[in-house]
Amino acid sequence: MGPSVKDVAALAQVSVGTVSNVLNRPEQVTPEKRKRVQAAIAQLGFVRNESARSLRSGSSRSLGMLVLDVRNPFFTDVALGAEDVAEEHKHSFILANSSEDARREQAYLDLFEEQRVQGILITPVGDVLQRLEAMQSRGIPSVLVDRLAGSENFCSVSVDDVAGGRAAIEHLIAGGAERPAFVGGPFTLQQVADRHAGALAAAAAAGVQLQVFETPNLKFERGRHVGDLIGDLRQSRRPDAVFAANDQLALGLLQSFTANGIRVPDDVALVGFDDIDFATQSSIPLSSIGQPRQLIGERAARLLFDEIENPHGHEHQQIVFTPELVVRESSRRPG
Amino acid sequence: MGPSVKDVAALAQVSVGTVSNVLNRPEQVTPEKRKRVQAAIAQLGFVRNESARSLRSGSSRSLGMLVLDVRNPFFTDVALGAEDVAEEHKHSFILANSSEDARREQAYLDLFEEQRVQGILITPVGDVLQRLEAMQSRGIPSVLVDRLAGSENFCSVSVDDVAGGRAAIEHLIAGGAERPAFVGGPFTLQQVADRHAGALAAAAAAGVQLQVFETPNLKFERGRHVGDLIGDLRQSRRPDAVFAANDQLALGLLQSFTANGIRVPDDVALVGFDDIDFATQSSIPLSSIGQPRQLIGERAARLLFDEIENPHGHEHQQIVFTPELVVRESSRRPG
DNA sequence: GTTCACTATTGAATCGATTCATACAAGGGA
DNA sequence: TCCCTTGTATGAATCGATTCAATAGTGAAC
Repeated sequence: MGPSVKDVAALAQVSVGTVSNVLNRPEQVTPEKRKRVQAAIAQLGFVRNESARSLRSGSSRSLGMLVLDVRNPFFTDVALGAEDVAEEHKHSFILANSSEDARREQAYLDLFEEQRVQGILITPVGDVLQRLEAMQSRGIPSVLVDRLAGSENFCSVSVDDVAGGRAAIEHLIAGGAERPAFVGGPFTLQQVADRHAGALAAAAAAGVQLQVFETPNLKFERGRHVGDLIGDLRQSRRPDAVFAANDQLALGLLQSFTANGIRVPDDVALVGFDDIDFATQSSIPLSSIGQPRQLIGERAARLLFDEIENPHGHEHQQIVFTPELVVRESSRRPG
Repeated sequence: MGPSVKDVAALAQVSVGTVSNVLNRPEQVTPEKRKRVQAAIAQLGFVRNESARSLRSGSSRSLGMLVLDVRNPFFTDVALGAEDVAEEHKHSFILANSSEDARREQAYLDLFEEQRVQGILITPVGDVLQRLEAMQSRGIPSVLVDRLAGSENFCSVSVDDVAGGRAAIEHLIAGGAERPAFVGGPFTLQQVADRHAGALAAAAAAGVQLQVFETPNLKFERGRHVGDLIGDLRQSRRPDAVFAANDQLALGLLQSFTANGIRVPDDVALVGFDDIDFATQSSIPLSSIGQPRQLIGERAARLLFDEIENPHGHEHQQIVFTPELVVRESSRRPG
């Protein structure tokens, strides 16, 4: 097809070895020949064939990242952070989307293996740890993202959801809440269970009862639904503060409250989780527990490169970020 | 490193050619040998080396997609649609992000060339059409996404922004607006210019004056800023309906109006553009002009595969979708 | 029994960049 | 002058899957 190193070599009247040197170790080549080769490359429109390079070297200069859901801004932000690091290391970055489907997850892992990626960043869906260990032993390491590695065999970067839940409820109680509530589910999701556990602990420490509204998922509609339920409660039994397990839910609650004339934060204070962009942008800006999303991706990628570049000296680490409360209108109270 | 076809062939006691046949044309191999080879593959944990395959065949089974901004839900949705089609064709899908930076765009095109992707889906930032034509002539076709191909040399899939702008203003006027306004900018962005042109045409057709508030970008903060300006106007000069060039701006306007006690839609009706998820989810659900995002990606990918599979018979097409108005609370009026 | 048609299998050649042992040249020191 | 070092350049061998011309094997037809 296109021109190859041979063609370049012929035109520049040097050997293929010299062309390769110009491409990879230009300082080892006489300026004069270097110029000749570069001129030939430009003239022919030569583009290095990455397949040939990686066939010879045994691995492609690329990272694979497999996320649960590209439509979720959390993951795109994490990916952005990781991509920057990959670029620093002159690696290409393949972003794939398992859509929370274990079959797709397997298919993409197959693909990554065939492509001989140098390493993988993954938010696991199915039961893939064994497979990841096998791949690791074949020289393809991985780092778990947004999930604490149960095993000692991986690095992971995650967030302390218990601390986040605790901070939310402490903040609401400090603002005067006497009947706080938690909204979220299902509790089979580790994140939800942890956030709930933190909330419960904070309430208990303050000697306050925590109402719980369990939801089947974390979507907007569920939030609106629970908001309607709360709106129907007698004033005396109605929570005066709500911590929602994520911002989508919180926005649903907010929409319902607004529609039903329940004032936020005066009647009900509200805190979400994730601090997505739209938390700032809702008509009443939403307080939320923020996670350092880009930083999560960045640290994960750095850990991965550490393992890639130094497979034996490398020690697995579990990085756990503590999320931070961002206070906005929805929970700001005079008291 | 890992086992190769040779190792598999040795273990299964067949030739490498037969192993290759099992992998690529299993029906041409005797069931007995096929089983032996498959057993050997399983036993050795053989994984096909994609680099070797594509070196031999001259191209990798993959598509590249280069978007303006992965953080924008519009593009992730388009990407999702395209990815599905790529998966159908058993191609892998490399999603890259130019972040509206012409230098990054060039770098990723370099990468795609080196990887010998079979085709490219791109939302161009800089002045890349010439380069894309050159790549096309070297056998790597591309399809322009969200941008009408100026030249006849490409397929493109885009949206009729003029029609969208027209629909927005027609709807507002039909709802009783007498002093409609357009908010958006910069007009150097084709999309913005088109939406504005449509709005202007509709207003003229109805014999109504259109106020214009030009903004330096399409971000939330700008919307809030213009919202504050509008709030400061005397009642008699204040627009009674606003069409914002995208939903981010519209949400900014909405937040400002809410904060300043301007009722939506009673005092000011509001329509955005893009119909992002959060349009439904704001406290007052936002009317918006919706684009078939996944479908855009899907059609673009199909055009690309048509050109890949049939480079000579292929005829370039410009697909233009007409966007649709979705009416919600923010512009619903008794009249 | 010979020829023809057809299928299943083989293995050397191939893709293109990189590597590395080897060769060569130029200069410095003795 | 000879030897050694240092700096460059060379090109055959290599990575692993695929291809394809050649060959072996099978059975049908005459």
